[in-house]
Amino acid sequence: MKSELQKLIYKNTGKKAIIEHPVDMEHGDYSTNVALKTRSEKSFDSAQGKQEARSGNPMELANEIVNKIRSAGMPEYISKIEVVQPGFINFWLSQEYLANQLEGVLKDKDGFGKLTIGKGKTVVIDYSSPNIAKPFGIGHLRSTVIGQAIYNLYNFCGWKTIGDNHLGDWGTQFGKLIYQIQNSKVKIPLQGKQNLTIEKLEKLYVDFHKKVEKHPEIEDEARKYFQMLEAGDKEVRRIWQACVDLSLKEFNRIYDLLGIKIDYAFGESFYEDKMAEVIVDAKRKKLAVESQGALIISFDELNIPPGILLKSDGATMYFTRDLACVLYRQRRWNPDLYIYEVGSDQKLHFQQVFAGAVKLHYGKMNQFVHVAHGLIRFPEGKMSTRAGKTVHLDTVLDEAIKRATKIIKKSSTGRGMTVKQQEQIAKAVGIGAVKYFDLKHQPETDIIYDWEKMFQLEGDSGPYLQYTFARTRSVLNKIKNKILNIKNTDQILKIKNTLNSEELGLLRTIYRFPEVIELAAENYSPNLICNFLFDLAQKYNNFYNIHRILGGGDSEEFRLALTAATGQVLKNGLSLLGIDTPERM
RNA sequence: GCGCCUGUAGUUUAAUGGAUAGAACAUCGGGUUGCGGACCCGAAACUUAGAGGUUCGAUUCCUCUCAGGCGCACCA
Repeated sequence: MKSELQKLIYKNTGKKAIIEHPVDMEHGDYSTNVALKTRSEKSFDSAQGKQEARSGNPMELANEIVNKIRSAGMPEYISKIEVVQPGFINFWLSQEYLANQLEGVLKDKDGFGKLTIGKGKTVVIDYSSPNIAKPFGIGHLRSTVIGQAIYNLYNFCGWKTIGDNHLGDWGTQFGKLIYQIQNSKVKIPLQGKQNLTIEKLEKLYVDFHKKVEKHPEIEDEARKYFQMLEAGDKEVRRIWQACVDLSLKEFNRIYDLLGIKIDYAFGESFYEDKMAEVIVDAKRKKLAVESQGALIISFDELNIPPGILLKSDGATMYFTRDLACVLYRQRRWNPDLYIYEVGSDQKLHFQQVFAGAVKLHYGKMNQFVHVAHGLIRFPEGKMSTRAGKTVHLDTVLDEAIKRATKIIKKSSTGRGMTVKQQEQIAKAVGIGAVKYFDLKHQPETDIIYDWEKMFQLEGDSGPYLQYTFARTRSVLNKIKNKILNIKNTDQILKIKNTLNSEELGLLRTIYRFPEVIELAAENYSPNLICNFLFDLAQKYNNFYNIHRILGGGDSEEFRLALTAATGQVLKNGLSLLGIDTPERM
């Protein structure tokens, strides 16, 4: 509809107009400021020496435009156009049009909101990417949850989506870990039961960094172990593999709990044998130069530090691996877009990788996007694995589920449920709360870690949306035996004739869902979906509180249709966010 | 030191250069056993860190200052 309006304005003014939803619905469904914009253009024109005077008064111009539209015959989807100070043109959609949209929701069901804008295009999304041998921390929740939402969004927009979990399973950090294992009492048995845990691995890593403070020379020892790993030393390799296996088991447990499934998990080690080609290629293209004993690609022209392909000891860097990774993805999928959902502390690194990939002709700059999410910080400072200052995700999820359970037990809505049902719902609700808390923030801003707010079950929260959905289901279940006849919503409207403001408000919100999807995908901002769904749920609950749905007389059928559509949109939106929608809660 | 990012009610935050800066939490006051109270309505609370500038119009763009965060070749 937005594009229709844009065309309409273009036809009558020759301008590409900005069409927006007025913040206040009193100002209509759509609004444009084209008439206001011409004022600055006029001064631009005269600066160019064009004397031709345009009518300088935005109000007059706006009226002129509106008269043109009217005399050409108003499109049937518009019921009213208005010009207001200082020169806005506001449009109201007709009830027939809105009713049609409602029908669309009920007809398209789970497919409502699906777009085709990505048809034929492929996107690779790099997300989650936890580090092996460290517990899944709360810091990686952001990448996982936002990345998955972006994945779902692009998929919904018609893109071919490929998710890759770029596990941190290679690098000097393993040298450190293996050094520490070899120099402690920890044993990795050749076979049989493994008594190593991920917490122990984390402790070893912390121990190493404590030791470094007194004995800086062990850093060199650690680097040697990484060299040995790259050289294929059997024992070192075996220890590494044990750490990887152990970590993957733990990660999969977390992913199961979160309901996340990522298409691929190649990890950094996958590119071990693919880096040589990049290095040769960079040398051949005269991009790789030696500097201070290391092999680098310089980015002087961008005013950023060089990327290091090979350290002076001959070992590779993650810069090298990420370039090999781009090359691999390009060959395998030839994607139109690469999205990296990684923390903002790695901005510079991705600038270097993208610049390097462009120089090597692996892609064009506009194909690479780093969705840099802000960090989760303690009020007193940064989280740090090295210092052992982390929050483990599983403790957070456990607590969330515990709190949801408590509410279910207390609430009357939980009555008549089996213990097993209650457990399932508590899981959906608790995890929904944590995910939503993360997703509702703009990705780029930092989040101050707030133990209480993460579990919020009221107000602007995941459970509020889930609750509203369950409410719509509850109403609809009561009339299961009656067939909901919503084939002709505009006919229902005719019988009803007038809508109250709550009904109209819902109607004027629901149809916007596909626009929100597009905007959220374009801006890599799942939080826009959160905003929209919360607004919709608030409107529905207000409507629900004031008006009877069942037993609503002439209005019953229409209100049922509204209820079904609201539930459907909530469900579609939440599922894009990766949040479950239990029928009851 | 240099570069990038952020600064909005007590707290967490929203707002493609537009209309009275919108919510949630917390606080205070209300809502006939109700189609699910994990809900709804209302009140109080923001000179958008500060100072300039561009613009008909600035939370948004530019400059400076202040505060915080992140990063700055052999970690990832």
